[in-house]
Amino acid sequence: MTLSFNSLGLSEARIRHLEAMEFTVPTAIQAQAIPHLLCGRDVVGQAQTGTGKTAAFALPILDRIDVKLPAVQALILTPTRELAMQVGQAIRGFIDDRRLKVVTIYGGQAIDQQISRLERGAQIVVGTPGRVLDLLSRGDLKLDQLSWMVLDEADEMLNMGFIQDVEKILNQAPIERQTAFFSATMEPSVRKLVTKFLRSPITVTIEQPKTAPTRINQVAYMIPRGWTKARALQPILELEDPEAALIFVRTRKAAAELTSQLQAAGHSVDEYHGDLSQSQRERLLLRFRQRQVRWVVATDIAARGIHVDDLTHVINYDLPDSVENYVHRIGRTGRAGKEGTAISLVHSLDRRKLRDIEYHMRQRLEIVSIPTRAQIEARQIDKLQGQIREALVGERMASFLPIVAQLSEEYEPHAIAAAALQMAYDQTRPTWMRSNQDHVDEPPAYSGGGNGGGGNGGGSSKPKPVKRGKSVGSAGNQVSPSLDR
DNA sequence: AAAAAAC
Repeated sequence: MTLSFNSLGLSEARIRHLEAMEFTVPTAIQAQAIPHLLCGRDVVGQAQTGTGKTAAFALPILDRIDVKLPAVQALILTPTRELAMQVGQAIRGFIDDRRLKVVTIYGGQAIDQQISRLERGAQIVVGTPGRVLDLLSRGDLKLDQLSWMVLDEADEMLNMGFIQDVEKILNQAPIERQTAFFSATMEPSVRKLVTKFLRSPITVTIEQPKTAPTRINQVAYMIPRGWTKARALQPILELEDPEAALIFVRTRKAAAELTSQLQAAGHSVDEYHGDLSQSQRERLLLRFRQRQVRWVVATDIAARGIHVDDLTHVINYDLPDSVENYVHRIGRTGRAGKEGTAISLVHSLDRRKLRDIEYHMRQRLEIVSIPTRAQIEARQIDKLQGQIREALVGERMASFLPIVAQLSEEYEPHAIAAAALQMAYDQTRPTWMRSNQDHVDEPPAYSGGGNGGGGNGGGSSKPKPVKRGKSVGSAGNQVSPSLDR
């Protein structure tokens, strides 16, 4: 049976607004948490990443909030500034009443603007603990009218480093309030803390708590002994050729270093961590979301909640410190029903961590070894062939025919096509690979350029004729002879 | 031990 928002107890106006946004079917966490929240119960909500937890707590709050009362009635805390921004934006998207205001408050930004927005009267505040406490002590934020308190990424908020601030904030909120904790993960030791802050909470758990969405293809690359991760990463990136990837490292320093290395190799990549200024952080996220940067090297600042459309890969260059963070990191991909790939680089010293992850995920990771040059080239040629087939049936191809006509006065059509392919193939490889072979561990069989030769043996066959129009199936993995090993 | 979070 398919549930609708109608049966959850939300108001007609809310449902009409949701339908206008093309939200018609609630997710499991929404279907189960919303009725309890509407009844006034405290809730602990646990569901996989990317299953609409924000709406699960925001919709009932919006339904019950007093729009005529210009006082803060709901406070939502998040562990990072960008997450606060994102949650604030999401809630604004659910609002159709101009009287209702959401203010986002976090550090690293001018406080005056945030104060004046609060003064103009906001019913909902989303923020990070430090700045919330700051504004509370200045008296610019008052919680005396607070009815709802939500911890997003609750287990992280109850961790050392956050718990003290969170406790201070909770202590300044009225006892007569509704509290909700939401996260994809909830370690048993953390779960015990929950009873300290919630009153007879209902726990809503969707599916097996520790498992990741199945549409995420999880792979572990074993690093050969004596190899550095940096050396192993290069061929992996070449094979996967990720369109949009988040590469996780353990420290800020490592993020800066790996970014420089990848940039020097000609990749479109930038760094994201707490050493950057707030404006740098926000600008980077914007560029990443707009596809102006293909890859981002980040610390666990990006592990939780951050949403980037169609992220194709999450790469654990360093394995995370906790299994929980593994779940959150890989949850950045495979969102909204899309597929995603999660790659972990595993050194022999990391074997134990890998076992822990597999145990907690209740599933094995696919173990693969570092791709060879031949595998990389085969994959690249495969991709090129696919692109050619697409171009052959596309509309724009016709506009290039005059060029072919002109060139065929001097050259054979096959030669023209092959030269065009060579150009296209070179485009798929980073610049340093074409010119300077020093960095290559395993030199490519086909030594760059168009100087003919290069083939080290390998039964070189007669050039295959280039097919006109649609091809026959069997051409599958056939590699163009000049590129053959 | 590191990361995040206030000035």
